Amino acid sequence: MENQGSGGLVSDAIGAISRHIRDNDMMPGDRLPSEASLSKELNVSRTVVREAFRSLAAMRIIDLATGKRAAVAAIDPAAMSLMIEHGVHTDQINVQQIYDVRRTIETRIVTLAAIRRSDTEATDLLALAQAMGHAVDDPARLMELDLSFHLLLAQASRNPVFTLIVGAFQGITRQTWLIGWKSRPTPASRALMLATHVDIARAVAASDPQQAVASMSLHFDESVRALLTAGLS
Amino acid sequence: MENQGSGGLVSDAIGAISRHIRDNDMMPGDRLPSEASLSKELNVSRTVVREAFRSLAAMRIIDLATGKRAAVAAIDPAAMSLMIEHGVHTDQINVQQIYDVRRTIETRIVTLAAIRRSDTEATDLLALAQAMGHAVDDPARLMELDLSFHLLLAQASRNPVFTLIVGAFQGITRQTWLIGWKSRPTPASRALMLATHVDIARAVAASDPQQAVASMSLHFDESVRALLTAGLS
DNA sequence: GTCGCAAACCTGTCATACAGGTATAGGGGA
DNA sequence: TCCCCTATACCTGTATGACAGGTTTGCGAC
Repeated sequence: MENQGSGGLVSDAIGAISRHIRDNDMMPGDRLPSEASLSKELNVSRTVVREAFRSLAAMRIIDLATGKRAAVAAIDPAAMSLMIEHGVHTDQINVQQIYDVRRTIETRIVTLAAIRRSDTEATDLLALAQAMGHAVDDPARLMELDLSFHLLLAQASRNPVFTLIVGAFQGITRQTWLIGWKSRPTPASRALMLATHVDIARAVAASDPQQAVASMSLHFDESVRALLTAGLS
Repeated sequence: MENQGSGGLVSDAIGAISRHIRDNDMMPGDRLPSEASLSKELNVSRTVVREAFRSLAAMRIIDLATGKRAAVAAIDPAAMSLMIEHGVHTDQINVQQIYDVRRTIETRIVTLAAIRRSDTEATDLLALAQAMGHAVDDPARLMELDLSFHLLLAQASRNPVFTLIVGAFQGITRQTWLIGWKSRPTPASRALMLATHVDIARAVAASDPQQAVASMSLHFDESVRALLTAGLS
């Protein structure tokens, strides 16, 4: 039935499955046909359908699980995160460039968050910032709290695309965060970094976008300075 | 040899191949081992290696081609573009949210471009903006010129992450651009949209970041208004 | 009507086979 | 000696069949 898509049978199958999702207005959680039935419908072997499924799963467009049928997936930054990591490891992207993008994005995020945050988010944000202060001696935990803080901030912006992009940077951040932390060796420099997070949380809680932007700006000035000190190209 | 990765043999293989790329400092264009040799090295069937390859290829981390060995890929927004399209089609993202992100990103891009653009880019940008003026009666061509304009602008920012993100939005933009265009029915509204692009190009060519930001801001005000007129949620 | 179990279904992995594209070594010609 | 060209070995794309193990479903017993 299908035979036009030039890119090979697997590409065609990927297209057909994507179209199937779109044309049937499938929503996250909805289940796709089985490999066998798709293979019959598209006149290709199960091998081809499986490779198409794997491709879509790699992009987090569908979820695969043993025994269960493939399901439409919710948006997820994991795949983007891997792509960014790959770009950095192959010297196509450097960490400073990521920080410039993060600063741009998160400056907007913090403005939106100050306006649109829920009360729960305001509370949680403050709690995270304060928990960071109690984890100064546990860098691994501190890093995760930092990541959660920025992710929650993104969620408070009420724009899932911002959340997606912030999430996409978390993979590479996990691999470089410690370098930045080590380049803040004095208690004073570390306290400054922690205080900045509290300032951001307070400004968001106070629904004060301008103060929030100012604090976020300080945060990135300080982070980029730490990165440069560490010599991270 | 490997047996710990819980997520199944294919996930393990993906991890092993990624690690192989990283540990050997492979650069875009470098070729990976053949499926057969990897399958022997990892003690899995060729099926598993192939599915791992397909997954990495879906994320544009490697390139596959018939007969040739897999190669490390250059960074490419195509995969992200598909993910964004999926998010929109499944109502997890709406077009206005994308425009808010684009405005944020492109405001920064235009600042950087005004500072860092090469002379060739300045010339090409102006040429594109003017070509748009000559394509008013050919929406499909006009759209492609518009997309190229914004992509070239991103390249002129000298930050590949911005280029990547702008590229990631092009897929969904191709599917919604015409709607926005149709909601600018009068010659005056259309002329305004075209003039704005020329203004941006001129400001970048003049290395005037402030004027460039002002024009870009106008461009997005106008675009979002058009989108709202069209009722795009 | 509900609980539990067995059968049907589905995915994960393997082995094998073959068609067709790619790369390479080695021979033939200049 | 050097270059071109071809035969061959290598590699990927696709198909088929098989089986282990997880999941769903429907039937039967209580």
